[in-house]
Amino acid sequence: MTNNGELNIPDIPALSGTTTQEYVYERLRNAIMLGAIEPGTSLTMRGLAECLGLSPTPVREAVRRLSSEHAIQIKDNRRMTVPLMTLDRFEELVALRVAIEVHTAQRALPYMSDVIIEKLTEMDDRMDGFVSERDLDQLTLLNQDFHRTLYTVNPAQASMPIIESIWLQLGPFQRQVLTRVTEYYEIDRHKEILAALTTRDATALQDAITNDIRDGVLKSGRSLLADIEAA
Amino acid sequence: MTNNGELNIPDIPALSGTTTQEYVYERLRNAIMLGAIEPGTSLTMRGLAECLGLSPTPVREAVRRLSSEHAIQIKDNRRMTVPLMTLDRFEELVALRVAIEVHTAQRALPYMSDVIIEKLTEMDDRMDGFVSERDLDQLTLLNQDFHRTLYTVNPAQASMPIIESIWLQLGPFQRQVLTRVTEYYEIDRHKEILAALTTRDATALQDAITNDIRDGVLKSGRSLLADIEAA
DNA sequence: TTTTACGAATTGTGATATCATTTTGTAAAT
DNA sequence: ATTTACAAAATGATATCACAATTCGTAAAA
Repeated sequence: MTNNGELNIPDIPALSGTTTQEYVYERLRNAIMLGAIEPGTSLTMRGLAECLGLSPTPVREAVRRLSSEHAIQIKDNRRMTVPLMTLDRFEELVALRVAIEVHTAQRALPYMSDVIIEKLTEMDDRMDGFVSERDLDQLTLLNQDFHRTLYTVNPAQASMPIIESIWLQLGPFQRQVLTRVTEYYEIDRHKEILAALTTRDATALQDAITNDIRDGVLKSGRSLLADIEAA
Repeated sequence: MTNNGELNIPDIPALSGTTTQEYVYERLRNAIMLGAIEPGTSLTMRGLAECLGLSPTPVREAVRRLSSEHAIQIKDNRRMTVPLMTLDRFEELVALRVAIEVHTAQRALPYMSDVIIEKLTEMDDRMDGFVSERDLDQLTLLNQDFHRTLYTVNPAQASMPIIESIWLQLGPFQRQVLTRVTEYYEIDRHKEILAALTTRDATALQDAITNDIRDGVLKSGRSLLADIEAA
């Protein structure tokens, strides 16, 4: 076996009435997103299957879906890894996130209601709590929930799956950045987003979303990657 | 068995050195994109497997990848279909296409070279031929090649897979539209794109890409869907 | 003619078996 | 010490098997 011995995939509540394949997919996805699988670590189908106590069949299906989303890279030497980030790729992904999320927020704006704004405000308050507790997992998940709630007010929206896939590609690296950043101090751009939503101001919303994404970990990410790639 | 008897999945050249699963994926993808599988038709895993002369295992993996990309809808009654288009969804997908492709084109512009422009011009000329021959399959494929070639000049670009997935979601319906449109007359927006590339004019490029996508089948698509949903 | 009931056939899912290929561990040779 | 050689172990891929759940066809009942 490979180094799967050290592998620890956080468990998640077994969603009832669904398939094993779906469960594996969700669990691996969660693990990748939260950085529980260090990028670069060698994985094998059978290793994962054994680690999860399952046969290789559902594992392979889940892994292939994840590799279709570029969350897992299947190499030619019968190994798979969560891909390591590069500076160029990082810049592209962040720019893409801005483009798509701004577009999606604009399209959600006409469907915005006071009830939803209230709900978003509530989420933002809860996030403040996690920031002070330095609970990165809960912070990440709730931040995603905030954005997801905003975008899916538009019932016909088709971009949410795409946005999720970009989050998944950025997730592991963001986590690497966050754990290296001692001073985690986020200017709260969510307040700006909420203000723009309240006044139904499309331009202000565009700026707020852009700032929120860029502020996140762009600068720290850049400097970390510059260091890595200089070596 | 279901109505798989009438099912005809166009064959594609067997890509050597690859897996059966990958071959099935490419073949189904091609069939969906070109409208060979009528949206709404009931499909089963085993039916497809038998139709392709394979065991269900690689078929299931390919189908699941396609369903992750929303190209196939897995229903709860043990059937799958290529999803039918709705007006709302159509509007969303086209708007999303514009947003992402404009963004990607902008990011490709700095990498543009005369050699590539020459290659794109050549492709556009070949497309003119297919237009007059009314060869929809070749036209669709070459049009995609044109856009793909443009966007992938940026070597670090991360949006191509996303764009491909949107094409795949629009493909079946676009085909339905095209076959119903007797007068297929496309104002050649590619020439505008080429002009904008030559002068390295970002704003003109934005407009040209937008027009190209909107002109495609947006109006015909809208009216067809309005008719369908009125019934 | 329409509805209901029920057994046979079909289906999706996941575990297992098999096979060719690749990797890995070890020892001999340089 | 480093490289080379090679057998043993492990891996990915696909077909097949087993099973529970669902669908479908047919016939009885209304």
